[in-house]
Parts: sequence; structure tokens; C-alpha cells
Amino acid sequence: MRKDISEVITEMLQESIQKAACEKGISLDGMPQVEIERGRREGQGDWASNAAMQFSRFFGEKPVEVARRIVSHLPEDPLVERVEVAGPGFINFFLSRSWMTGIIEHVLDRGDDFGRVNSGGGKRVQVEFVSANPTGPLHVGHGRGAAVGDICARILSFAGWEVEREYYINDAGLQMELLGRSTQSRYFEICGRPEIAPFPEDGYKGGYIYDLARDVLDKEGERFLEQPPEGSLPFFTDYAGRVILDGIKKDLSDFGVKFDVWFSERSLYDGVRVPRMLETLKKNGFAFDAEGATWFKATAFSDDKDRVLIRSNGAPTYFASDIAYHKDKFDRGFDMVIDVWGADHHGYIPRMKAAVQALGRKESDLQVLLIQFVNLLRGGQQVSMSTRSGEFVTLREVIDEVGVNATRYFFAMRRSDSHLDFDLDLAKSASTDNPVFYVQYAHARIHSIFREALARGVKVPAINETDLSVLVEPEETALTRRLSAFPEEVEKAAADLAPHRIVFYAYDLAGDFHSFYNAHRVLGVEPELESARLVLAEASRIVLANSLSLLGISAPEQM
RNA sequence: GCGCCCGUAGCUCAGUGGACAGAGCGGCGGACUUCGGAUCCGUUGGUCGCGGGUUCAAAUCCUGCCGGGCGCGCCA
Repeated sequence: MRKDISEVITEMLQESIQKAACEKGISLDGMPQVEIERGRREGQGDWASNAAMQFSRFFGEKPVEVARRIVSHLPEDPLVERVEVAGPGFINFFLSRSWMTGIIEHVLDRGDDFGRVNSGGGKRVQVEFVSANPTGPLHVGHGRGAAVGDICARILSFAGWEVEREYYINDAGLQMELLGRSTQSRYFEICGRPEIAPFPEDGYKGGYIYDLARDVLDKEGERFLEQPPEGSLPFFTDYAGRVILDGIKKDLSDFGVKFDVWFSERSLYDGVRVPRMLETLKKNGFAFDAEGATWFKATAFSDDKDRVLIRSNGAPTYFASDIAYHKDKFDRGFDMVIDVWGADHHGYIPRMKAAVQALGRKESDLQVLLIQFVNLLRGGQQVSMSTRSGEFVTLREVIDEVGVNATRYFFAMRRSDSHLDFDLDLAKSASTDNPVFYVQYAHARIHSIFREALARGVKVPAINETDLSVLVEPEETALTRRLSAFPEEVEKAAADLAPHRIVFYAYDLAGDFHSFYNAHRVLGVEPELESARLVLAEASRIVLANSLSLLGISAPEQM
């Protein structure tokens, strides 16, 4: 493949800066890296560099003068039409038409793979997300984590990482016992003997607990009435956990989210993993005994206090099992591990990062992505939710109401660390305001053009039979530029773990296409132009489809 | 009390070192009787919470306030 245009320009700049420095007898030691960015608006070129401003200090000249000096040393290049110095000293590069048309050829050539980059370099990354306790159905907050985690995984994969998705099942501990007791209590209640097992304080009050209890009664009859409740508790806990987890798996699968590994917390308490983890920490000098407990020396890193690993009663803390879990992740050979957490867990980050370092890994080998709360709106009013009372809107309800595509889009449309207003009415409306339809419509519209073309006996021509240089209108140029930016967007979205970037990109691309479509006709113009526009439409279709695919949203041929 | 996040147009939000701060919605005014008007075009609208500092350049970095959210357990 030919060299990327941004590299070409960067190298041109580096060389001419060197020559300019040489001319003035200046050493380039300690000078900043040359960087370029896209021109932000009309008249600022396709690419722009701020090098002259950065180097002005070293040259002892005003930025504008340095810019002129650098430009005077720039070599000619067929891809660059002209270079301008503008504003406070920007060097703006205007690319030639041959580059613009080259991009369209490139898109058609790579098809489904256009936008695929290799910033991951084949390294292995694990994305662990959702990981909700199997004590109740997934609610909308989990849904946002599911969408963001899944889309991140898709983006990373497209960016050259080898990705594995994992769900950590918190199936040990008090919460599960509470689930069992709640179900058991409802069972006895239905049997008319509530006094045998009173409903636990802080038990799970949702209606689904009654459903579980009724299922048990249907399948097992009243046989549990004859034994002490402590004896049947494991059955209830096990049964409820299993059924709920199956429901969670079904919800996620229907939401388009597939996991490679379902990792059970219980498997960590095999009598080996936690002690081994402690050994490692002690060997590295980060675990010590005090006050009858075993502690982790978190303050050796950036945490503000040391943390208990083994309580004075001998039981490991949740944190201890979590360290063992992360050790296990790294032992499995991942180069990077991403945890997707609810934003209310942010206080947990310093100790987990500390633990990762104590295990001998770099702090950056663990990335934590925080997901802020979702605020559901219906009729402009906030839908009130409370987990305690069991009144919460489930992911299933939202999917059923607004559909998978709109749900995914809305969950991913904001930075994940900012609060999200999810307008249910807007999400399901087939209206002009709904951004999901806006993007999908652009894709369907292109297919519609192709259908009409076929009816007229016209086909999308082969790229090598098409002269793309007839595409000179501003809307055509803007659209082509947008297409060319897709690989960079993928790279940035992967680097920042920022799905919303792809959402914005897809929306902007759809907008560029709609503008083009309204300003110019594709069919029925002179044959040469018609061919070129059909090719441009096909390139747009490909990139829209690739963007939507990263979001896990369908790209319909008609709506 | 300490720590983290947030504060950008009437509303919902992009933009985290660059050129006159952007988009959608809302408001106002328009669009080819041929490819899908679920579209497009124009216009309205901002002391980027406030004050200091660093820089050639600050919404962006540092610092002090103000306002909102969250977290500070031998819970999970």
C-alpha cells in the first residue's frame, strides 16, 4: 500500500525544517516533534501544521517568518497542489485532485476493510464489561455498559488488537445468599407458611423473585416445607442464580453482545488462587501482617491508604479476590486489560491500579472505563428508578420498546463518563429528529439510488472505467474528505476508548451525504458525471456501513 | 474534612494546547412538480461557572474560589 498522505506531509516538513535550521546554523536537539492536523474549516487546507509556531523560539524569529522559511524549502509533490502560510503562522497544505480521487478508489478497493488500522499491532486486549451480579435482570445502567463495552471491543478489533470479551460473574458472597433467602421466603409465602422463612432485611423485592419462587413450586412441589429452611437454602440460591444468569445471557445476546468467556467468581475460591496471589505480593514486598490481618501496601503507589486482604477472621476481602482475578487475567497473557465499571466505583481505581503494579505490571496495562448514570426520560419527565425498592427499568423493556439499533445508538452517543439523558420518545420516533434514522436513512437512500439506476439500466461502473476528476463541487469535495478521515477516527476512538467518536463521525458523514444529495443529481446527468457520482455514492455507502457495523447497528437497504 | 468527575448557545451535548469556539433540538425564513421531504439551505443564539497564573497561543495546562454529582469499610 502506498504511504499515507499525512506521513508524506510530515516527512516533507521535517526535511525542510532541517534544511532551514542548517541554513541558520541551528541545532535541532530538543526541538518538538512535527505534527499536523486536519484543516478545520474552509480555506485552511486539507492539512495544517503549527510547526512554525513551535519552532519560532529556536529560530529567534516570528512564527510567520519561520513559516515562510520552512515553506521555501518544501519540495514539490504531485499530491500537494499548493501551500499557504496563514493566521499566526500555520502552514496549510491544499491537496491536489488526484489525491481526492485516489481516496475514493482506495475506499472501493478495501470495501469492508476500509478504516481498518493497525495501531494495536496484533497485541492482545481483554475487555471485561457488564459483570452484573446475577441477582436480578439487567437494568438500563448495565445496558449502557454493555453497549459501550461491546462497541469498544469492536473498535479495538478494527484497530488491530486481538480482542477477548469477558463477563465476570459475581456469584459468590452475601448478595447471592440474599438472593437465595429472598426466593426461599417468597416460596414459603406462596405456600401459605411465611413464618418459616421471613423475608430478609434488604432482600430483593422485585416481582421477578415471585416468578422464581413459583417456578420452584411448580417443579419441586411443596417438598421443602418438610425440611428446615437452612437445608434448602443452597437449592434456592443455586436455582435463582442460574435462572437469572440465563436471562442475562439472553438479554445480552438479543442486544447483539456476545462474550468469549464467562468467568465465575466462585472459581477464584479454589484454595489456590488467592494464596498464590498473596505469595506474589509478599515476594514483591507489598503485603504485610498487622493487627491480626493481612494488608496490601497500596500507599507504595498512588492510593491514599493501605487495604486489608485477609481479615482477622481469616476470610479474604472482595478486594483480595479481585486482585487474584486480575492476576489471572494477566497470567492469561493479555497485553492490556480494560475494566468497564459504573462511575460510582471510581474510588476503587487507585487501589486496583496499585495492585496491578504490585503484580509487576505497568499502571497503564489496566485501563478503567467509567460509565456514568443513565437518566431515562419519557414525555420530558424523568423516569424514577430505585434498585432498593425493585422499581427499575430493565434493559429488556427498553429494547422491546425502542429496538436494538436505537438503544445502542443512544447509549453510545455521549462520552461514557458524562451523564446520559435517554429520551425514550425520541429514540422510538421515526421522525426527523431521531439521529439513528438520520444515519440509517442515508444508507438506505444510497441503495434507493442504486435501485432506481438499475431500473433505468444503469450500473455502478467499475472504478478503472471512471474518471473521478469530474467531481469538483464543494459538496463532493467535502464528502470525499469525510470519507478519507474514517481511518483516523477509528484510530482515535480506539486510543481514547471513545465509542461516541464513531457515532459523531457516522452522523457527520450522513449529513455530508444528504447535503450532496440535495444539491446535486446523481442520475440523469451527463454519463461521465453520472458514473463518477455513482462511484462516490458507493464509497459513501461502504463507509456508512462500516461505521454502523462498528456500532453494532444495522445498515438497512430500505426503511 | 479529603479525593475523583462535571460546569461550553434557551435545551441536550462535541471540541482537552492552536487560526473568527462547533453540532443537533428549539425559534424564525426558505427549497428543484425527474434519484425516498425520515432530506436540504439560510438565519437566530455563547464574558466556554468566576478570579489569578504558565505559554508565541488556554474552553483545554496549573492554582484559588463558587455550583452540581460520586466516592472515602477488616462491605460487595
